[in-house]
Amino acid sequence: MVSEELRETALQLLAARGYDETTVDDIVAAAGMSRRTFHRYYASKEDVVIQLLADLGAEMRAELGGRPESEPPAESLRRAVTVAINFCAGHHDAAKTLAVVRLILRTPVLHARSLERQAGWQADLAAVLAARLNLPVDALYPEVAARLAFVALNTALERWALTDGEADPLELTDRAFEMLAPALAGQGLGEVGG
Amino acid sequence: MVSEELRETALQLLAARGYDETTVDDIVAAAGMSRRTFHRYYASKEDVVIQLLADLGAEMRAELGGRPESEPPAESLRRAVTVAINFCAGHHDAAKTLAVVRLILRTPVLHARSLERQAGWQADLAAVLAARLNLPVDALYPEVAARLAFVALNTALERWALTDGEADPLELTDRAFEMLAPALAGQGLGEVGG
DNA sequence: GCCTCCGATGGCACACTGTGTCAACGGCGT
DNA sequence: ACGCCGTTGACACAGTGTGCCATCGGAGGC
Repeated sequence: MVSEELRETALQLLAARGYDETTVDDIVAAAGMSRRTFHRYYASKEDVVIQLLADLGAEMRAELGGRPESEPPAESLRRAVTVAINFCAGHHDAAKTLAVVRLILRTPVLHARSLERQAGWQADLAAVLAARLNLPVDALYPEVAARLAFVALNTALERWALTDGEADPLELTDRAFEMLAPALAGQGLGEVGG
Repeated sequence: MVSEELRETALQLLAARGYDETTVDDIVAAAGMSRRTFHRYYASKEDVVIQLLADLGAEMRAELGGRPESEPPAESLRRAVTVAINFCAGHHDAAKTLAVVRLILRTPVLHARSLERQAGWQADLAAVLAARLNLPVDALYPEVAARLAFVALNTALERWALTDGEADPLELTDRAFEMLAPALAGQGLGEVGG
């Protein structure tokens, strides 16, 4: 597949030379293709990296939506985050994913983009929660709870990347969720939940 | 001041026509200057908007650092976030700031950039907390707690912008912090605090 | 008063990104 | 063999951001 070879070449060069120091022309030259072809598969240089996480949001949303309604939101959210962690750290080749995560975290443009992606996913999760629990429209709980899930996710992922994959991301996630549990259990100070 | 006139013209055009639909050439033409001069004051089109929040991080950091060490972290963080809220909603002309916040939230590039800025501030606050409480090096509390502050801030700001400034951002912040209080009080499940 | 120095500005050229348009190539079935 | 169609590459263009240099104008020294 052309897009895969392009992505492979890109990731290798970006990780080796650094993001800003690598031009799209460098990438397509190394892959033996034209810049026009590159942009047929990837909207921008950022996209080659960010698109790797494309399905992550949908998977988290699906996991959250698939959890039983009777389950406490804290547990449903923890499962959704676990899906993300497994996607990153357990999927196929953890070392490769680690390299990508580190590239994103150390490259401001990529970090910015990935955070914005997360903001979209967070809104999705909040919508699922809001539909499940029927709270007053002005309740902050769904939005805050969804954000807390990403607090746990990002804390775990950053620590994982910072320790070169030494720390166990699932254990980190669980520790973070233990800490957040009381806030997630509150459901906005006595408002009625599902 | 040249930079101020440039910024004023830019904000007006960006808010009116939209970010992507406005070129730097449009801005400098409206301000009667050259593109070269624009880039002497602002590194990029994003910068004209994002630079408005430049001092926010430092102010939050200063407020947090200035709180008494004996104060519970939850309260210190709430004060730091209050500084940010007042900066946005109470500073001078709330309507103008509201327009900027809305512009940022509805423009992906700007939203991404502002989130990345926040990530930096969050790390700063976490460092302050880590220095204050002496926890084990692998403790997640400082990092998580600092993130929670921004969860509250963003939830309040987005709700504020979404309601066209109707909702009181300070009240929203307090409600969010009430919800997060139990997690912030925990200090990582029995680890010793300052 | 004139000259020099210096900061601010503008013009130009350049590298890079991203998009639209079109021509060329190559497999495929008829 | 022919035409069809999807893939590719070539070119041109708009937009961004930077380096370099010429220019202008004011402040201060002579």
